Amino acid sequence: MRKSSDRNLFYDNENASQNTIKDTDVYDLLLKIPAGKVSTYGDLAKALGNPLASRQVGRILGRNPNPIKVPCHRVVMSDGKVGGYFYGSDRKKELLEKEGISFTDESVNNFMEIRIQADELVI
DNA sequence: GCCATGGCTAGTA
DNA sequence: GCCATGGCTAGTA
Repeated sequence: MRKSSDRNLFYDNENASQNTIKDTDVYDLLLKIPAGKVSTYGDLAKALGNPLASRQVGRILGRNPNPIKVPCHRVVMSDGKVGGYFYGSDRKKELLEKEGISFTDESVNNFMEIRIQADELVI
């Protein structure tokens, strides 16, 4: 649905905003992030053709189907902060640290180096 | 309305 | 910190 604030968009692609994101697409993409790397909610959204839908991606990960098979913990915020996790962000950090990622405070170290961006995720 | 986000702006140090 | 985004969900009628 188009809103009055849409005039603020940089791009004006009629198709972009009617592309709803499917849970299964998100989970498929997650499998492309190897241990030791991270991606962001926005990158996933962008890779799925809906760059503004980062928040939906978060919600989809939130009602996590299968925390064991699906590496939700490898998705962080666009500024390198940990972001949310069903079992709490401390648990999320632990999992990432186990994969070789370190933090200062709530932020991933060497974010630029280990981040997988949207174009690397596109199928 | 809510939300596991994002990005921009003001304004501090 | 503020506000825009977009789709889902709870819960009313």
